[in-house]
Amino acid sequence: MISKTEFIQKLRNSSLRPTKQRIDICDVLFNREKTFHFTINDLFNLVKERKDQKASLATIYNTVHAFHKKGYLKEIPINSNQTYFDTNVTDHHHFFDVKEERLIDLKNEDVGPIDIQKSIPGKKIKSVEVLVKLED
Amino acid sequence: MISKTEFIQKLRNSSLRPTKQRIDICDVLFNREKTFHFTINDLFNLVKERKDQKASLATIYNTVHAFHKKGYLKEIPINSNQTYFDTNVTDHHHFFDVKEERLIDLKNEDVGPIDIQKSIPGKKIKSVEVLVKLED
DNA sequence: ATTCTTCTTTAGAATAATTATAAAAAACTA
DNA sequence: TAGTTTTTTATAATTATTCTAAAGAAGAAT
Ligand SMILES: [Mn+2]
Ligand SMILES: [Mn+2]
Ligand SMILES: [Zn+2]
Ligand SMILES: [Zn+2]
Repeated sequence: MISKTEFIQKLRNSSLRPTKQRIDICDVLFNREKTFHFTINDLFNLVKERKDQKASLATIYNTVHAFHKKGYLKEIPINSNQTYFDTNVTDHHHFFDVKEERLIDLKNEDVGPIDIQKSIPGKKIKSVEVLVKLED
Repeated sequence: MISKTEFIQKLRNSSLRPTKQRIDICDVLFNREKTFHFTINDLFNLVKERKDQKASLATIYNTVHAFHKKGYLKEIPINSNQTYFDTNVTDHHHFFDVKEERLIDLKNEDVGPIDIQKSIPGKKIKSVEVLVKLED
């Protein structure tokens, strides 16, 4: 359970002013047991449900991108019309349940080591991500 | 070099009427040495450049989705605002050059075999795809 | 060939996600 | 407190994609 004060600290350290909206968004995003995969709309609705505070859709977009830029959120490429974000910013892989449109974390040990035996001159590898699509 | 007649045959066999537009799109897409990664807009412009024939944007969308449904094109999930398609419909992986926004095929032998050591009850694996992001 | 039926193309409207704008509000500084 | 900067917000704009419905083309039947 991360306290409000801790969020304020973290925001300040990131040169982001600790506004009510941002603190609330932090609480929704980071006070969780498990990693959280969400779309902008998911987050908007979760924040809206809380009686104490609301944030406009624009603020959700702004904040998610601010957090993403600071490295507190990760963007997940899935074949969908909406962008997914992930509170787990470590390098890891995913199941994607196509029917339920749901992302599930795969630990690195659930997927063997992947070594890429090809290289492109002048380019280096930034990330290696596996997406495993699931069907019924 | 695939002939017009062959495209007509293939379209007919797929219960798609061989229209001028579709034949032209086939020519742009499938008369290539290498696999072709493209967005709807890329294709629209390539077809437009040809003096002999033009196709509306709506037709490009319609045709790409018809071909996709028939299994002649593959959709590639990358973190972008546009959907990418691929004329290589076999199971394979990709490099994605983030700066140049370009996809490059990886052969299966360029990536070791990937075995997923986790399963979700009631679900089976549909596909396993690796996306390797490249930076300078 | 002529007519009929079905499919396809197309322009333009509609939708949906995202980004931009700019004024009011909140946070910070002096 | 007053001044400065950042943030929020409503709203407009943009962009990719899908929908609609009328005109055109293709195929089948006559
Ligand atoms: Mn994850
Ligand atoms: Mn490919
Ligand atoms: Zn972002
Ligand atoms: Zn499709």
